[in-house]
Amino acid sequence: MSDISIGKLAALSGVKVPTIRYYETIGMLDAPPRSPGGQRRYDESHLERLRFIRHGRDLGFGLDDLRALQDLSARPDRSCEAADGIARRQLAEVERRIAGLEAVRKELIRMVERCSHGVVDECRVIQTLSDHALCHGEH
Amino acid sequence: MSDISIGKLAALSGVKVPTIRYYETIGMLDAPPRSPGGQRRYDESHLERLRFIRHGRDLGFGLDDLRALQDLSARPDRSCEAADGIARRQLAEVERRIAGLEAVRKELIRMVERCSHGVVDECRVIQTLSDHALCHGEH
DNA sequence: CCTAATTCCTCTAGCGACTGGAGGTTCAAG
DNA sequence: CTTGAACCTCCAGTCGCTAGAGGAATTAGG
Repeated sequence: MSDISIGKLAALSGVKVPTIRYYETIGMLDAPPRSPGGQRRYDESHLERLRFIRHGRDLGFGLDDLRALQDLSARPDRSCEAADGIARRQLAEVERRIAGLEAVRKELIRMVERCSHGVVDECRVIQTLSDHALCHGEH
Repeated sequence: MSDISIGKLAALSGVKVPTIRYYETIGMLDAPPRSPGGQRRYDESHLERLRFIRHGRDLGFGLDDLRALQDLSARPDRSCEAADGIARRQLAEVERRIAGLEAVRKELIRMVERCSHGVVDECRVIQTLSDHALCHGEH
């Protein structure tokens, strides 16, 4: 099952065509062989790699982290400490972001609930933005 | 309390100096008068506006939304429906992001907990990234 | 009043991770 | 063999900043 065109690879991986080419230019994905006319022809290994990247991106990993994880998976005999560390860092980062967004969410709810639906002059939304002192928590 | 230099304005507002200049170039903040030597001299109104922007940014609003909200606050007699709508949209977006990050968080916890701290070949972190089927939820 | 340190100026380029368009070529189905 | 879809490269734009070079203005101390 070789000879996959870039369009098919996109459909199989869920990664858009221009993004696949972008990954090639930045060295995230090996440049595949070309057809006689110069078009990219992928195989299963590219599909696998691309799915790895896609999955990692969905989990919020940066491309640099994925490069590192990729390199690690190519050395199956090494300790997985490094991989574990990257994942733990990512988890901490995600939790930090959730906490921040929760604070923001509370503040937005307060803003929206107190809006009197009158004129701008009495609008809580605008007032709250103008004066941080009206907020409860800090964000 | 006029004649605020850009550095003081930065200190007072919590917005960095290059960011203030950037806001001026994209029309988020009015260009202030200049000193004889050509340096920017701000006043209280700039500080107020900048705090408004900063607060809005902290709450995750885009600059376009803040421009719209700014325009609304300049017309205090208008209905605040538009402002309310923008805030509600932002709230919905924040809740969407939180939900996404919660799913990611669960998946990362599963990954990290199942890591056997052995070699890469048996590492759950790498395995999970390689094979989406090992995941519980969809993200 | 003079000097030295600090702050300010403009301009340009870069970040991350793509996304889109123009203008042209190749491929695959009928 | 024709036609239309998919492909190619190159360049520019997105968002919201951030950083650096190279030079001018300001301010605090002596």
